[in-house]
Parts: sequence; structure tokens; C-alpha cells
Amino acid sequence: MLDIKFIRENPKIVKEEIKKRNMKNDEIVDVIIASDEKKRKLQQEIEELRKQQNDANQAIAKDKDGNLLEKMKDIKSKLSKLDPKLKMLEDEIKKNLFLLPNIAHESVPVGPDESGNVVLKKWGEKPKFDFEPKEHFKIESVKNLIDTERGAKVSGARFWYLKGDLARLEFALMQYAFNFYSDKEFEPMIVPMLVREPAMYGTGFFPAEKNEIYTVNADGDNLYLVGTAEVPLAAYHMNEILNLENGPKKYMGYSSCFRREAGTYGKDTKGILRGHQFNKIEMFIFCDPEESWSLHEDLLKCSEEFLQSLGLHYQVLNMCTGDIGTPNAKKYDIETWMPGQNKYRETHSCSNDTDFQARRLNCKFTDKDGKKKFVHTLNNTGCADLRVLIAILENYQQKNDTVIVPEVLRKWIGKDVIG
RNA sequence: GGGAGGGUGACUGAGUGGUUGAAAGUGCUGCUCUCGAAAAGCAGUAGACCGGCAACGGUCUCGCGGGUUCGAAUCCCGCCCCUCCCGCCA
Repeated sequence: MLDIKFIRENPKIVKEEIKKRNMKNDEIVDVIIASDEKKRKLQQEIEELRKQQNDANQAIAKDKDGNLLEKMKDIKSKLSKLDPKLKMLEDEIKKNLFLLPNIAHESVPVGPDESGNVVLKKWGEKPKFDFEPKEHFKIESVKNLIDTERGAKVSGARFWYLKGDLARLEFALMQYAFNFYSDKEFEPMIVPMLVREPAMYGTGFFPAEKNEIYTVNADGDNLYLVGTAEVPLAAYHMNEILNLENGPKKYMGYSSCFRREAGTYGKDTKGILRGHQFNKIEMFIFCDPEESWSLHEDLLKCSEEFLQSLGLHYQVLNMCTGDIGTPNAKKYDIETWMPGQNKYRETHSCSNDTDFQARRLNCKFTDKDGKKKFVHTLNNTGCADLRVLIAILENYQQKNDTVIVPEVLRKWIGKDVIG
């Protein structure tokens, strides 16, 4: 959410931002400003009446005065007409504020969609094969370890069972990642995967992405399954004032992630690239705004080092205005090379949401001058199980249809080869 | 599922109709004392919004929404949330 004052003072910037992001609702800025003007006028009118009311009250408290009582009744009836109008205006403004995106950092490339993303760097090289590398779900030794048929029988399309060594490999990977990032001083957390509505609004998933989220027992418990640990991690400090004197709060959260994948029918239907459920380690930072841009670079570096330690070739993208999320001021994606598909695929995503999320979460800190200000928040994929598993399977496959286990994972799975 | 209690400022915690935006304590800031620190003493310290160049002024906020009243943190109604006890379960 943007600051209404900022919008009032910089309507052009906001409108340009909407256009840059290839969104079509820039007229909403004028709507907000008009409502805001009306709201402030009305507010002044009401406040003047309230002042009269308060003054009269104090006088009555000292000595009862019949004339004042009449005046009070008059003020009251006026207020009862104006108050609902003010509330309506406020609600309308708020509703519209939720629709506006964050302001992108100047270093974010302008572009209409994914075609505008800029490759910043590549690390490593594509592995060379003396045979035709297969997609992960076609590798003989892996095939039987993914049971999509029974997954569909039990839970529907885009669900599956991972079995045997593939299940073991996932545990190895996650344990490795968990240790890798906690060594980098992210506090480990096992987080709730069901959250209340305010957590979804606070992080910005509601109202925009409501159709991506599973609702649980809407008539009773009314909880939502998280699509990422970002939600419980961000909401962890909701409505709090943080002490950041000892540096930023850095967390890593492990959770299962649930996504309805509405509108992706027919996309990535083979294999385990896109499912309704997966597991992920996510990192989240609450920090002083002065530090957020350098921390954003640090976060990216963390994920890069992780992939490097697994020996996986990847590229880093600076995501353009048309392809970053509404709350993001800047976002890097890491795409890891998947030789079976002959493509780079997104495995990591690293965002600085500046104060956009903090304003919704109502999360502040006390700055050097003792002022309370909104924090900046950043989030980053530590390790998303399926995507990294796929990368490992496709990059480390052998001609004989076995898969070599990356060296750093061996101590966690206790074997060198799968299949 | 049955029963009970409760939601007050950064935090702990008083306050049951009239200058209570709110006692006290903690924390924080400044000053005094000290070579310095600690301790002690004194003083200051909520947020949001509106108007104003500013000084400053105003309104709102004691979980949320409504009601009673000239006036509500305080009374009434609805909702949300939390805690404890019993039962059930992991």
C-alpha cells in the first residue's frame, strides 16, 4: 500500500508507475485524489462540530446549563448525518489504495511483460552430455519414484507422491538448505501453514491473489492455506514496533506451500514442476529502510551461493516493471538450467518490497531520532524443493539412467547415486 | 464439545459515567552528580489524521462495530481474539 500523502503529492509518478507495470487502471489515481479531497473537507467540517461539542461538554460538567443541552442535541443530529458519509469515503479510498502497486526502484528495467526482463549474469556452464538428456520424469530410474496417477486418484490433478530415493533426496536437500542458511544467520522457524485473513491482507496476497489461495472451512474456522512461508513470516511482526538497534531481523521459514494454480491449465502438466503443493524454505527480513537495498543484494548472493554449492548453472534476471509483483519495488529471479527441458526455469525469487508491505502489516521500528517509521521488508526463496530437485535430476543424470547425488547432499542421503 | 475469565500506551499494569489520552512501574531521551561508568536525583517521552512555511491548533484512538447519554475506557447489544479449567485427541 502506498502512502496517501505520497499519492497526493506525486500523482504523476504513480500514474506513470501503473503504466510502466502494464496495468490499466491509472484513472484510479484521480479517483483516489478526488475522494481524498472530499474526505478532508468533510473531516474538517466534522472536527469543527466535535470541537463545539467537546467545549460544551466541559462547560456542562462544571455547571448544568439548559441552553447548552439544546445546542448539543443540534450538533449531534448534524454529526449523525455527516459521519456515515465520511466513513463511506474512507472505505472507498482504502479499497482503491489496495489496487495500486509499489513504486519500482530506478534500477528496474521498464518492460511490458517477461520479455522485458534483463539477464544480469550467468554462473557456471551448461553441463555437457554424450547422450540426449531427458526431462526429469522420463529418466528411467526416476519415473517410478513419481506417482502422479495415484496422486490424481487421491487428491486430483497436480498432486503426486514422491517415493523412495526421491523422497529421501528431498529430505536431504531440505536438511542441507536448512543448515546452509542458518549458517548465514537466518533464524530458523517452522511456521503455521494456516493463517487468518489479516495475515493475507497484510502481506498483500489479498485481495489481489485471492483466487490463488485455498480457503479452509469458510463457515467455521475461516483459515487460509499459505502459498509461501512469506505470509506467516511477514505477519509474525504484524502490528509491532521493532527494535532494530542490533541490526535487521532475519528469518528463514520452512513450510509446505499450497497454490490453486488457477489459470495455468495445460501449462507444465508433465512432471513435478508445477503442483498444488510443495515445500519451501523462504527467507524474510525486516530492516531499516537505509539498509534494504544492500540487504537485497546480500539475499540474492545467498541463494546464488546455495546453487553454486550444488554445482548448478543458473542465470540472474532483473525483472522488469511489467513482471514484478504489485508489492515489489524490485525483484531478481534466478533461473536454473534444466538440460532435459533445454531451458532455464525459475527456481528462486528475491524481492524488496520497501515499506509497501510494512504499511499494510503496520510494522514499524524506532529510528535513530526516536521516530517510529515503517520498516522495509524483503523476501527470498531459500530452496523450493521440487524445482531444485528437478534441476538436480536433469543436470546429474547419467547415460545409464541413474542420477549422481551432488556432493554436498551425500552425507544427508547416505549414497552417491540414485537408481 | 462443556464451564470461567479477559482484551488499556514500546512493555507490565491501575482505572466502572464528567478536564482520564489515561495512575504507577519498566524501558527510552536529556540534565545533575562523577575523571568516566554504574547507582541515585530531576525533567521529558503514545500514535494516526486534518489545517499551518512554522510555532502551534484541532479531531480521533483504551480489541472491532453499533446503541444508551448533554457526556463512555467505564453502561447495553453484536462480532473478533486471547487465557484458564473439564472432556476428547495427538
